[in-house]
Amino acid sequence: MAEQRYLAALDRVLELVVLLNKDMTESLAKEGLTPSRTTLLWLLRSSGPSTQRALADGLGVSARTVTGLVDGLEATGFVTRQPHPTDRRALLVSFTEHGAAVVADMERQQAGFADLLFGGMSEDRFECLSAGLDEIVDRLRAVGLTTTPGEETS
Amino acid sequence: MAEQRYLAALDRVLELVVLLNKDMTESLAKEGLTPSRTTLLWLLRSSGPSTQRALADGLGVSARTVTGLVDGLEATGFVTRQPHPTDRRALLVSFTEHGAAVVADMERQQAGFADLLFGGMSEDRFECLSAGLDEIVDRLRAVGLTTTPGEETS
DNA sequence: GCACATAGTGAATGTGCATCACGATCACTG
DNA sequence: CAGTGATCGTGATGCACATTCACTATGTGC
Repeated sequence: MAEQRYLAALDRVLELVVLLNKDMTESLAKEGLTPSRTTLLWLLRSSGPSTQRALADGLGVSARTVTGLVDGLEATGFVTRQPHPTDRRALLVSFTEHGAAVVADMERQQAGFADLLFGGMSEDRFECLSAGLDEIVDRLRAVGLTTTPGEETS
Repeated sequence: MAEQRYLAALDRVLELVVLLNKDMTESLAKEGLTPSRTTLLWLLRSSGPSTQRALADGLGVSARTVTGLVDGLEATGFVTRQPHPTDRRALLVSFTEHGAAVVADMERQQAGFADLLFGGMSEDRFECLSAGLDEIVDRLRAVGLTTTPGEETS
């Protein structure tokens, strides 16, 4: 059923996965960040100041884990914990100036990376590649895979 | 410099990375395997019985890490350690019958997965997608990223 | 005002990975 | 045939992550 070229293409995709993971992880480490902490930072950027509970849900991870991640990020000066204005149980996690600067820089790096991957690619090639990626992602979603772990399907 | 659509495409790729990681990890877990242990199994399949040193180099991890991975795989009956025929320092890691069967099954699953991703895709679409992926991987390699961590470039 | 849910954390576990120190070998060289 | 140095695997440790369980301090609904 599965053809040879499909397997070859899958190999390519898998290799891409490995390569990307490696690159991101390494460049992150140079800023004194670990993958998980960075993911949290990234989420914080798109969510704005959040409670740890919200971060835990957004990351698809337990509350306890977030406590640890924020501990680290706080100790290294990326974020701060502040009392929640209305809920005295909760804490609001926000960027420090340094944290915000680093995240902004990461965004710039990401743009550069996108340029490295696709820059100067022929119009046709890019268009088709992009559409192909869309289709693959769609197919995965159709089978029940989601980026946000969230709820049970069973 | 980096255009909007490039960023969008990168997002798609990153999402694909996350999705793939998730799917593989989960289906692996059901067999009682972790990602690292599975990677070792996979390498072992293409290398044949190997010393732990060889596995460590192939995986790009420390020798100590392989000790731990093999410990786990041995305890759960996937592989066995046997004395090396000529080098009394070394140990040869080989599949048990069960281990070999599981890996063979994973290969079948992989084929099915490839079919899920690409099966029934229009000829043009697939051709172009495949070529695009090739180009991206090539570009990454050109910048110094390699699947086999191996040697220092600096 | 009381019962129950919720936010965050301490303690204990488990996995993956690394480095350092070591014992056992191998391999080469004088 | 030493003697030296590299190599194989592993014990001891330590760090990053992630989990579950137990517990405190708070919210909330009736």
